[in-house]
Amino acid sequence: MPSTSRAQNRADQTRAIQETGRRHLAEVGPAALSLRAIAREVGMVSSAVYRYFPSRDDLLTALIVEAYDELGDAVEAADATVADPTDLAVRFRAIAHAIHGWARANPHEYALLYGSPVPGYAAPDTTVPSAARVTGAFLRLAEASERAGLALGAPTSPVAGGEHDALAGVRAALDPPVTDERTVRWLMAWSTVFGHISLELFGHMYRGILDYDAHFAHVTDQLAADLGLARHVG
Amino acid sequence: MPSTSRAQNRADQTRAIQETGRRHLAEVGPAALSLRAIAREVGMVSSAVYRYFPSRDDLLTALIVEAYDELGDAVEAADATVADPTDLAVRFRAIAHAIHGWARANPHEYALLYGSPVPGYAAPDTTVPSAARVTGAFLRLAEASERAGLALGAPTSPVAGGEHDALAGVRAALDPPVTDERTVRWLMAWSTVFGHISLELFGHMYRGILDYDAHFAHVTDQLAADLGLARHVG
DNA sequence: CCCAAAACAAGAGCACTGCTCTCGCAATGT
DNA sequence: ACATTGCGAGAGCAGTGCTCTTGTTTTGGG
Repeated sequence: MPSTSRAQNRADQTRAIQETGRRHLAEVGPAALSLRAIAREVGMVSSAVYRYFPSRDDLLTALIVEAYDELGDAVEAADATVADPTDLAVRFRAIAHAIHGWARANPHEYALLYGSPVPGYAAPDTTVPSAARVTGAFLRLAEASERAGLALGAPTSPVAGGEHDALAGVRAALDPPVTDERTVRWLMAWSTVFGHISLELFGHMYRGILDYDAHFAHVTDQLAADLGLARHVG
Repeated sequence: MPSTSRAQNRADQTRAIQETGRRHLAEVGPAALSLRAIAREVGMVSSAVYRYFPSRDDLLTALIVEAYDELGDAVEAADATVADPTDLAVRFRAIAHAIHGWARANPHEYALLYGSPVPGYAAPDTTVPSAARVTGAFLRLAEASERAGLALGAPTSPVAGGEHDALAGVRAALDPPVTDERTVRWLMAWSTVFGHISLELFGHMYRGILDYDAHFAHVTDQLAADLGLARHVG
């Protein structure tokens, strides 16, 4: 009759390793993540860690899924707390600011998800469902704006045949179907949001933009207007 | 009377190391760049490399500057070959496609410049001038569009006081001055272009967008129209 | 022309990494 | 009660960035 059962102990140890890994990740970044250092802190010898995570990459995968889910939680929570769900502009801003806020608070995790891929590491399909939650939030808003019949706020050129085919992948994920022009605008908004955050976090706006939050807020407002979610002011 | 003088030999060796490093960088990425492996290939013992580059980070800096300059060359060359320099839409597309093409051809180098910062490495000021060439191409186009008095193609909300202050850094780099609204639109275009490339290269568009080039072309056309460089079609 | 000074290549060595293998011990379930 | 399995510890391999010493070669001034 051990104080902790074998299964319980395994769960505890796995969690301890992952938590310590998460802390190290936030401190030194993904490339410098050391299995030995984690083992030391958990109080194990390095080889024992391999009983729980077959390789460093498997630990990395677990951390990636954890980060995607945390960001997904933040995004979905922000979306859910909007008082009037029919106000798509507010929901869009809430989502964008949730991503921005989480990225600022967890820069290394953001870099792990949306920065350079770790060399020699290919994210397995396990990560896809968690990763899809964030993009899913955008897609659902796009569907809602289509359903509401909102007109795009910025003039948008018609989509030609080749580009129509290129969008087949996203189109399959949209129900009800969204017009190509609206799809393109939403993809652009997606690129703008993540591009902005990446440029900001990776230091390319340093000394150019003095107040990141003020500027990001303006950009999201502008995007919401371009998408037809809100009227352009002025 | 040596066949190669000491100074000549030093220059040759430095170049050989940097070239080999560049090749390794393209193969394994920045984080996995090994000084020892480079030394082996050049035919030196690892400690000898330190006579030419005091540390791995210094070699990395040299490679970063080289990459920024190569991208800068590509961008400026693309801009210069536009037949009619007053056609800002064509120039914008040329620049955007030059960046996109270079990034596709040199994904690891792009990741080094615009992906996650290498942990523990801080880019010295040496890299700034080379890095500024790319953003400078955007800024110069923004100035030209202001000078030409082009109206923005997409409705743009007026910039409030806080946001005006936030833009002080970019404003200082613009001569002649550009209106805040135009500046914001150009910053958004900048974010969209790099965001798009990063999302594409780092695998986030996989299976969503089937033809990257077709889609990117449409996006840049759209951006050019939003910026007022070209008429919206349709 | 000669010789001190500087530059250099090579090697050993330190502390670290991911990962494998073997060894014993302890919990498990039949 | 015992064979099976899970697990921690340790040694070891091949690799890393970087430092220090040792001996050699090139250089430039007296």
